[in-house]
This record gives sequence, C-alpha cells and structure tokens, in this order.
Amino acid sequence: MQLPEAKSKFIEAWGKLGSEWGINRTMAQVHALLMVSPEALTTEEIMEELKISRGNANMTLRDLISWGLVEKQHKAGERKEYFFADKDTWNIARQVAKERRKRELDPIIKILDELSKVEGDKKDEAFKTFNKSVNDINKLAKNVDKTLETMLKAEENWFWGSIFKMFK
Amino acid sequence: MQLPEAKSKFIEAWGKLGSEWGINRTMAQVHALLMVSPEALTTEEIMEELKISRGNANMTLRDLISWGLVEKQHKAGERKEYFFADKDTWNIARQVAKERRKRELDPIIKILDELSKVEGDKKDEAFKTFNKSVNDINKLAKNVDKTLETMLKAEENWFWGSIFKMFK
DNA sequence: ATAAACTTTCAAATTATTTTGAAAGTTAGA
DNA sequence: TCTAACTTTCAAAATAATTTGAAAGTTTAT
Repeated sequence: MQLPEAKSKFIEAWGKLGSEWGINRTMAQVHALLMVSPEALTTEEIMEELKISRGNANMTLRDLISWGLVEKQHKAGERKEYFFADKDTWNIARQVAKERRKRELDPIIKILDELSKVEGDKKDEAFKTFNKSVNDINKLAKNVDKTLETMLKAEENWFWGSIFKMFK
Repeated sequence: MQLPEAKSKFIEAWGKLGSEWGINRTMAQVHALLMVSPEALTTEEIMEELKISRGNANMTLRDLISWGLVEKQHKAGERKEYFFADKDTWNIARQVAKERRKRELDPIIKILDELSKVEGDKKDEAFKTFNKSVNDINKLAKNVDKTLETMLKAEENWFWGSIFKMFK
C-alpha cells in the first residue's frame, strides 16, 4: 500500500469511528487529514482533498477549533488562513474528554440531580425502582465526572501522572 | 415533580444522551423505560408508553437484547413475551463497554495495524507525519483495548477490583 | 388441520442531519 | 476610499437515519 491510499483509508476509518461516536463524519475526516499533514493547510486544500464545499469546510474547521483540536495559523505576508492540528494523541484524548464532559456529562448530571429529589410513596414499586435506578446512574455519572476531572489535571497529580505514563 | 413527569424526563434525557453517543434515541428510551420499570413489560406496553410503532419496538428490543442489556421473559400460561432490563449500573456500563469494544474498537485497531505497516521514504515529511500519527493512535487504541479487557474481568484482578469498588 | 395470538419483516414514508453554494460580510493594502 | 482576496452565513437541496404499518411468518392450543 502506498501513502496516498493509506492516507485515504485512515481518513475514512477515522470518519467512520467519529460517526459511530456521535461526531460528524466530515469533522472527523478533516481532523484526520490535518493529523497526517506535516504542514498547516488552507481551506482550499482541505476542500480539494476531501471534495467538500467551502461552507462545509469553514463550519467544520470552526467546530474543530471550538473543540480545541485545531488552530489557525498565519503565514507572514499572506492573507490566507492556515489550519494545523495538534498531533499529540494524549492531548487529543484529553481535549475530547474535556469537551464531552462539559457538553454532555455535566448537563445529564444536572438532570439526574433533579430527578434524585423526586418524592413519592416508599411502598410503591414503580417509585422504588425509579429512585434506585436514577440514584445509581447518578452515582456512576458523578464518579466518571470526578475521574475525568482528575484525569484532566493529570500533570499536577502524581498518581494519575504515573498511570498516564503507561499509556504514552 | 411527580413520578410520571420524572419518568418522562428521565426517558427523554437518556434518549438524548444516547443519541449524542451514537446510540439510537429510541433504543436508549426503551432501555430507560425498562430500567425504571419494576416489572417486565410487553411490546404493547412499550409501544403505548413511548408512542412508537410495533415494528420499531420489535427491532429496538432485539437490538437491546443483542447488546445484552435486556432479556426476554415468559410468564406461565401466557403467549406474550415480556422484556426486562438489568438494573445494575455497573453491569450496564460493562456490557456497553464490551459491545462497543467488539463493534468499534477492535475493527479500527485492525485497520491501524495495517496502516502501521505502510512503507515509505523516511526523508519524506508527509510520510513521517503519517507514520507517527498512525502509530501513536494505534498505541493509544491498544492501551484502551487492554485496559477495557482488564476492566471486563475486573472481578479476577486485585488492582482493578479495588479501583472498581470505589465506583460501586 | 385450522385459527387465534403473537412476532417479524421490510419497502415506503417520515424525520433528522449534513452539505452545498451563492450572496453577504470582512479585511488589508493601494 | 475602493477593490480584490479572503471568510462567513444560511436557506435550500441532498443525503442519511429512523420509523411506520400492513403483510407475511410463526407458534400454540384445540
């Protein structure tokens, strides 16, 4: 297999994985492309390589920037914007964990907290089951939340810091 | 807030969370409904409660069974099938991790292994970057895979076993 | 063997998500 | 200021995912 073929396989696979995990396929593909590009790319180049429209490229890049996975670069004497992806997988994982925590975990914990407070007849099986399930999920979610928080400040923490070295 | 309202909020929230993580909204909702139901439910009851069609209910229940989250039950002297969800959050988490590992992580590792083998000009920046990114992701994926494997047999392992007790 | 009770299938309809592309907006330099 | 280079927006179009519902299939009891 040659590089160009390998590259498109990688982009395709990353796009598929993303879409299976609720991340827009194109966003994952643009990210994949930038991850294997030594140089920052222009919108034009990305449109060209992935055969996507200008609007799509623009929106996707903005999203990637808001996820903290891509940054804009400017080259001296050029008007064009260049886009560059951090290639440190650990940073990427941390960044994704951080964003998903903020966007999805935190909101559901808020709801679960509310639902934990619902009062009812302690003899009623329906109420008992509801209560137990909601409370258990809430506990699990809070534990995941705490674990992520610890993870995200790994550098400051000897314990997780040493666990993470195992993953590098 | 009363139980019926709380129940629908829970079902709605679980459905939303599912869809954000690539799990069909209806599937997550049916799962949520069964999680708060002390008794096993029939297809009819599920259709009724969630206002979904028979076909949808049937397919969704089959999916949930294939995910290992729901099981069929039969009541003596009845033709109807009843559906019941495991309510132990830790089992649910394990089960989901197990399935997603099999369905999504394993396939991507297979692709990454192939792409790791691609040969090329070691002076070429494009090749070097491709190689490094693919290899790094591959390593991370393999570590996640190993960690999940260990997690999934937690009971047999003193280290993770004791970590997990913190989550129970 | 037949009928009633129940489950499964899947093509077509619906709904949700993503993508396009042309127009509007912005910026930098002459 | 004006214009060319570049970026952003967003309504409409295209695509993808989900859902429906009626027909076909299956099972059980008589």
